[in-house]
Amino acid sequence: MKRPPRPNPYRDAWCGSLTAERAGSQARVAGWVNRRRDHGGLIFIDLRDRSGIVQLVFHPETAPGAHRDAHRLRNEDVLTAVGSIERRAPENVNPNIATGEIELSVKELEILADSETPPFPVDEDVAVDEMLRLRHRALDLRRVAMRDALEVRHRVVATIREVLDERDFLEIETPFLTRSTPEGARDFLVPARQQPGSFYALPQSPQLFKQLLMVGGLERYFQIVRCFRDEDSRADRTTEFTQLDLEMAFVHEDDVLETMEAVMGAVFEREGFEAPAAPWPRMTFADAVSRFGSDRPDMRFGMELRDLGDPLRSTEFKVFARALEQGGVVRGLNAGRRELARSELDELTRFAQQHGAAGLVWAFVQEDGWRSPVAKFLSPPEIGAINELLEASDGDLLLIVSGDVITTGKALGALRNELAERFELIPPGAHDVRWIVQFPMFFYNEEEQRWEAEHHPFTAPTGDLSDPASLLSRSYDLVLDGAEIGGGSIRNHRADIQQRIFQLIGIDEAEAQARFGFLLDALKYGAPPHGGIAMGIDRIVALIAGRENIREVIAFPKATSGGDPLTGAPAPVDDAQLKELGLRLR
RNA sequence: GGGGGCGUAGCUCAGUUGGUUAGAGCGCCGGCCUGUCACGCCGGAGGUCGCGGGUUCGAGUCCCGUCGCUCCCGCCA
Repeated sequence: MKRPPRPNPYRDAWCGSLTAERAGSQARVAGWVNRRRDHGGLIFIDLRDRSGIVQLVFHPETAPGAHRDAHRLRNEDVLTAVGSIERRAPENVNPNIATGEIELSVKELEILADSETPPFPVDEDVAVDEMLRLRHRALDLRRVAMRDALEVRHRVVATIREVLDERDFLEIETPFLTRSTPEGARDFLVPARQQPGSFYALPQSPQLFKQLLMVGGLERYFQIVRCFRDEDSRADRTTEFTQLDLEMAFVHEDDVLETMEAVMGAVFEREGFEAPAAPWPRMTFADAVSRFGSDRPDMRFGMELRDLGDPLRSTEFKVFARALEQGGVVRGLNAGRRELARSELDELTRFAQQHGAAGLVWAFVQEDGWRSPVAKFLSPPEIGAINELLEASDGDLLLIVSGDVITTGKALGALRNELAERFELIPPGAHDVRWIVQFPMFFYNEEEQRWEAEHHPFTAPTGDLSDPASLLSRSYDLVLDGAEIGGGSIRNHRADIQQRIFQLIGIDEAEAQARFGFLLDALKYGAPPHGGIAMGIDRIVALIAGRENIREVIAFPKATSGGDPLTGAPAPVDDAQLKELGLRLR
């Protein structure tokens, strides 16, 4: 706490601020009963407010009234108490709490509110079913872990605002009731009362608006903003999430990246998060995918992927031969010296299959060859060449996947992360931060037989527009410990190029006008070159606070998927409401 | 949409090959207790084993269905 509370009849000090320097003085504190220890004679109460815990002691002789009332106290009761701060005898000091050298000897006690017995422990850090925690969110928020996470979150956001203010950014709000933004996920829709049958889309990002702000000459914009995507959630992904969104005019990649390095560098420093100092290394998309099978590689451990195609060109082993004939690849990694049971290898195989691989070839390297189900299908020179490519030595476990290049990379990339977790390959406290740059501009959607934008269609391409497959985009992602925490691009500000891009991805004039008309119009009136980035606040806070699940760093994590204030369960709409909106249920 | 896991006391969990009256720790209630801080000691209450059906002499345990939660794939950066 930065300063004491303004004195009033409830309190004049924070519980956590009562330290030895204040011994001998009077204090009034207020808060919740964290725990009671009633000895019949002496009664001890651990009183909790946001600042921490202080021990209240009730003496039967010196304050009989307060002592009598204190017998009634139960966990989570709310009280205010006044008394003298007394230094504890040395043998009674509690080194586990900040206020452990003193205690408040209470003269007067007032119970402000009773609490029923809480449905789960508030005073200790046990894992409790999430639904129960959501149903009793107020109680859950009292737990130290939630308070700490929300404090980290606040400081992260405060630091971002400070740094960007120093750098002349303006914080500007953009609308929530709007039209579909070009991010590619499913939109959350809100029916429009005034135009029955029409819908607002909640923004997947403020993309169009921030570009408009750049054309509008605001030069440097940012916003800590809620975004909505109607897709299934994950441990690191919710339907509704918070981004730091920023955009700058007259910039190149270096300007945006340097700004973000300043912002995130300050965040890491203030939180004591020991990430490497900026500037952070940049790795191309192509490099990341070929070496790690992922565009967000976790580089806190090695185990790089290797291409094994060359020595297998004329192999007898049909699985590999077929993959290579069909233009696919054979790739593998060296999992190091391991001893795994058959059941564990089967598990890894299932894991690879779940991630798209047709199968998984495993081999233990031995002096005289391989111990592997496929050893008999491969010639000694082939095995020798693979060993060499994977830098294998005796006892190493080699894992190999074949198939088309994308699936194979994904499966091995996922496998690599899985192995790191299983074998605890990530050194505790190690962190890696890097940029991934030069993403492909488009990828070809085989099912729908058309090109799609890798980032979004306003990203500026580099290369020859007549050869879509060769185009790279001027985009960049920031990756922290194998998690993508942000991404952005330099935007295309030229109308003719934009037109060509829309053509390639199958957006005709009319559709472009309908979806992005107001931005396209604005671009006609002298748009500055501009670019920006969006950073996922929830994930950043989770990584800093060391939480696996981002719901652990959000005060009301499910509240806003459109439904129940606490659980997020959607609520039925009544007929009268539907009628007014010009809607009916199927 | 698909796959895995879970659902037993208020909480966290155990429950053997299907076999007597379903257990533990914490919490809760009552009593005792003046230096505890995960206070201690004594006593007590508390269960539709998520729900429905089936197999069986007998089901917390096996089978089918269903609901909820969760992780993952798809989807989404």
